[in-house]
Amino acid sequence: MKPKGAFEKLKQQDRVIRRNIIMDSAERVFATNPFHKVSMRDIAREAGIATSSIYTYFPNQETLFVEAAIRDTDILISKLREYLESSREVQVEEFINIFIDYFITHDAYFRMVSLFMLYGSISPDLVEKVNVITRSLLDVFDTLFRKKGCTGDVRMLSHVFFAALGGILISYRKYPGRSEEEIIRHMKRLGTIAKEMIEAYIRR
Amino acid sequence: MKPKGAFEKLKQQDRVIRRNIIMDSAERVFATNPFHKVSMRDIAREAGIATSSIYTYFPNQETLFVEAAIRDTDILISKLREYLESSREVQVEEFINIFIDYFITHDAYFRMVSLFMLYGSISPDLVEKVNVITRSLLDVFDTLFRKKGCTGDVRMLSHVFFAALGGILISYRKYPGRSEEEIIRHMKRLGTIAKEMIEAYIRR
DNA sequence: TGTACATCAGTGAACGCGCGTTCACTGATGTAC
DNA sequence: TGTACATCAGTGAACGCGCGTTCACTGATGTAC
Repeated sequence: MKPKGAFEKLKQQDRVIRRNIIMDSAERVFATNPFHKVSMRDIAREAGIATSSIYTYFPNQETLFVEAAIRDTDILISKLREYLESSREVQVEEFINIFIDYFITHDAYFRMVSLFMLYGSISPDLVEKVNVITRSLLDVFDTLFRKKGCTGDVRMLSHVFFAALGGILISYRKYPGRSEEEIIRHMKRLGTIAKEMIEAYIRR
Repeated sequence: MKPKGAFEKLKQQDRVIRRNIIMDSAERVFATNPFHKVSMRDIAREAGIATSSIYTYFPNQETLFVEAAIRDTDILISKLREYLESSREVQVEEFINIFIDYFITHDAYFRMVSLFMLYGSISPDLVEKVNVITRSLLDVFDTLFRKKGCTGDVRMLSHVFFAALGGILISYRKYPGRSEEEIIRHMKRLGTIAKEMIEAYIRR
């Protein structure tokens, strides 16, 4: 074994940076191509490296995609947590806005996640990672409902609300014949209605 | 032009039947393979014909998939309409059950539709067909809410409810480590909560 | 009834293409003495 | 300081494969006379 000095540490940091560059490139390609036209060659071109170099950082394509999705979920969770902790009076509507905005501005991420949900058979060693991050995300929803004075089976509420927001995103993302602004406005309006339903249900 | 007698009619009926056989085969392949492993060769093998024969009935793969999805949506709409018309006292819960059951028992159909929503760039001549059928489906939701004594902006309610059910389906379809029965039970429980939210909102 | 011709669903082989991944190799950098 | 060697990120070409689609052709069936 080698000594794990500062050099070794720097090297590892480099590795993380390079992995991030590749994941960024993957998302840019995902954002501009239909999923079946996203290839390792395209990703490498976008990153400015040889196709084979990707395999220095990721064992295969699936791992690259899943790890990119996990990374983005981490960021989303941070944003939501930050809002819940920083704000004095938490607003469900603002929470929804942060959630929807993140997916709209990270369309590639949204498409990756949706594909995993549809496909549903990622390799076993990745499944556990995905489960952990999914639970963390649902935990954030739990916190929201607790802050709004909810007691009892909060988790089920989180499931429904998470699913509803995801459904709104996937159902109206490509509303034919509408501009992007109109679509976003429509999604947020639906989000507001969903919020009012939740609140009516809580107050019930 | 040829005379359009009984013979001609029979031929056309044959054509419809054959098209349906191919669409059925496509769905069976879709149901057992991840989407990127669904090929024209697999579909042909499933149907017991030569790959090239598919092109006698469908101009290309995309049209085959979209037309299969449209056909299934038609059937779903019929089932929902039938319930709304036949039942004396319409139950939202039963409506949800019919909706969820249909997608669970037609997983291939669900995956096709989800893919179109994700992909979002089917060819222009198919878009209009899809729009028409989507509106019809939302109309059925409208009817449900009207029957439950709703007035005003029913359409937005339909959008939210449709999205929520779709979101539940896509989010929990592949709940890791759960049996199919558990998953269905979970989905229906979430559907029930969604129903209670809607009703709390209406009564508000 | 028999014969020549037309139609057309269905076929099998082939075309051209792009994919994920592998691998022997390069060349810059660090290490040992 | 100089030299020989080790390491390893990065490369370009290739492998094997499966895809959607096309097309000249077959052969069963219907039509005309």
